[in-house]
Amino acid sequence: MTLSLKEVPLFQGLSEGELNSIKTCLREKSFEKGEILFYEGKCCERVFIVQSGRVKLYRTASSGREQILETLGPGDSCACNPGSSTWACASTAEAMTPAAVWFISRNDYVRMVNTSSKISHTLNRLFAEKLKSFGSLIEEVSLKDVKKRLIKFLLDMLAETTHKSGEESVLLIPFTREEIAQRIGTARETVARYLYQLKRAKLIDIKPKQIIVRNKEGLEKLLL
Amino acid sequence: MTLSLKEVPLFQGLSEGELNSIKTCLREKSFEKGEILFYEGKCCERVFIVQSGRVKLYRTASSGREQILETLGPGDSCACNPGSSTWACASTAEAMTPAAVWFISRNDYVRMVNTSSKISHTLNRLFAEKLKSFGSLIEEVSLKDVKKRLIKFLLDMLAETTHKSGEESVLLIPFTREEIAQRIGTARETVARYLYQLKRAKLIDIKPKQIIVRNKEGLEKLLL
DNA sequence: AAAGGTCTGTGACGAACGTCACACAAAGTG
DNA sequence: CACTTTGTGTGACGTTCGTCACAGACCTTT
Repeated sequence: MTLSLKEVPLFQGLSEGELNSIKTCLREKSFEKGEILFYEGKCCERVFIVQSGRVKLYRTASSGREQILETLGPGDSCACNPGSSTWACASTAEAMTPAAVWFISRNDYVRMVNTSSKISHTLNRLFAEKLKSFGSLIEEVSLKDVKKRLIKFLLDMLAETTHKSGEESVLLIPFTREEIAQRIGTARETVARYLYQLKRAKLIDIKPKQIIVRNKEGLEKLLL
Repeated sequence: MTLSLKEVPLFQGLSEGELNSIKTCLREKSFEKGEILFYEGKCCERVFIVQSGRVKLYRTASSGREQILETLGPGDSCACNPGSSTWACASTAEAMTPAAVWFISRNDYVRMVNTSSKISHTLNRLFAEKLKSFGSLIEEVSLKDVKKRLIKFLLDMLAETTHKSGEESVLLIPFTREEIAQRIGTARETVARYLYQLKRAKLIDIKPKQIIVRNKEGLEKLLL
């Protein structure tokens, strides 16, 4: 039930011995929904890996609006910078659901990355992947209108959690409208409006905790 | 005059011997202003390091509008992903000025990163820095209005190239309005308008190829 | 100097979308 | 079960900003 270290992408390919020595550096901690793991701008004294639940990393504007940079699920780690002199956190981390995480102190983390070239390479790959998805987010927020961003979001979610049921794809959305809005960079109301526009166009159906994609191809057409 | 390998951040801290063996992998190439180094989506067969000039990495929307993700100057490298299975370029690279670059083939690059743990660590740091600045760009484009983005851009440029002349800060802008617009995610005309608004507010002066910041503190106040 | 490009300012206009307002549904809590 | 809290839909409204249009300004090239 609990996540094994072997399943953590950051530790992929390590020997049992290495995993065991890593285990000694880990400390567990649980968070309620809405609790903050760390604040943007504060000195970042430790790194964490999500064991269960979901954590969002976001930035806040002076207006109060928030933009989610990424959300982390089981196995994902907050990719702090192992070599930087300034360890200010670039974003705020908040539990979206009740969540359990492993913490690693900054010193242990640095030592870990420096001693294991395997981890260093994995980290490079993870960073590069994040860089790519950040690049996509920049493109979307800057160049695409809200409707396209929303559709893209639905299709991305669909690709992650494929629960096919016949022709239709049932999509369990573990996010509120507010959270969707924060992810695609818009306002709560706008999400609701476009969602209903898509419903009227018979492309999706809306049920309490889920969205049913009736016509995936139809949605994809709207992205062009 | 030409950039030495020692000055390339990616190769920081390497021995002469290592630098020499790297040198054998490099091939030089020059580009005219406006020439494309590689296209978004195409398979990325090689990595490059800027020797001189300036290169922009950007994404294009179907509408034709472009968003610059980053610009690279002498010493900067295009941070491709050494471990990824899919090597599709995430952006288009275009020379903003006449530019000379070193190319490294994909295979040589992968070998280089895998054999040198020093390079691997440096790459981690560079990735992390880019991740941070990408995060900032996401925040800005999504949460801040154009005026603030423009002011932030001016102040950033100022921090990079400080040419003080008495009280005022003379800022040589090597970008056209169009390029500024592409960087901060807006339209050419909007940049011109806000620039003149700032001029009317006596915060800056506009001369043919330069912008003079008359009141840095005044600009910073407008960011809050 | 004329002629052609590229870069720039400015006006006018409309669409997209953020904000405020409220009503209602759902879900937790006593 | 009331009662509060949280999430949700929808209308009305105003602002921001992207687009189209055009006129100068500047820089090359002949």
